[in-house]
Amino acid sequence: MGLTKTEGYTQAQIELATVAKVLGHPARIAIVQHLLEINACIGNDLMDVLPLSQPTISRHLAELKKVDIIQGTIEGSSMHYCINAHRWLEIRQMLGGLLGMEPGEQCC
Amino acid sequence: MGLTKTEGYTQAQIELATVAKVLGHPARIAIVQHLLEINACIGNDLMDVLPLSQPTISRHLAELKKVDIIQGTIEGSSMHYCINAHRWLEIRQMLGGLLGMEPGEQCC
DNA sequence: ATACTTTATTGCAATATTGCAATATTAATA
DNA sequence: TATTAATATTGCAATATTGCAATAAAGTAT
Repeated sequence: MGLTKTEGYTQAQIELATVAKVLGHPARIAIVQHLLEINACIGNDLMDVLPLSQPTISRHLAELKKVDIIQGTIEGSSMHYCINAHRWLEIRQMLGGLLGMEPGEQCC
Repeated sequence: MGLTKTEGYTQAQIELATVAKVLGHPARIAIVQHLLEINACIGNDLMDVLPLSQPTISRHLAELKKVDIIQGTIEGSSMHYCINAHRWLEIRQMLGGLLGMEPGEQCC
């Protein structure tokens, strides 16, 4: 089907999975890392960072924007994208909550 | 194409994205959480936890096993699945490294 | 006004993902 | 041996994802 069922899960589980899924592509990881590193706003500079065409980069940016990892403002004829700081902390909490759980003793 | 390009990224970026992608489904989040919570091994009990059929659960387990988040041993005619503790700490480091980066001041 | 720059959108084509029913497999049990 | 139990695999069908070329849209500059 290609369609993920959503009934039967908690809202938190769906939210976690949605964010993880968006981070589940090397281009989007690279974009997020780049934004965090330079700590600034960018537009088309990403063409120099990623091995992808402009339309494809635009789509990855849209994915990141959809879950609010990044935000953008129009600046004349170009865009300013940056990490949504508040959301980033929220995601750190969410994913950190999962990652922080202790695996305990191996049993198999 | 549906095919993710891999040239042009670091190995770390690909590894991170691969793990995040596997976690990018509510069923797999639920499985991992369940395993971490009960801190034990399971087999088909997951049928009571997830709103999915047995074959579909089996496939999600296979996805998790592919990136070593879980491991399984054959126990008679059933399976014992549990979190791969060592790998879990590794993933915590990896994802934690990304999440730990500070977003800094908002600029757009 | 025309050309240029920058980003977004559309329209494919190829591949991947998700789900279930049906079936296979393997071990335990009667 | 025949039957049951527990998982895995196969074979679809439907939808999603990824990528690029072509085009659109909107501001800037000449």
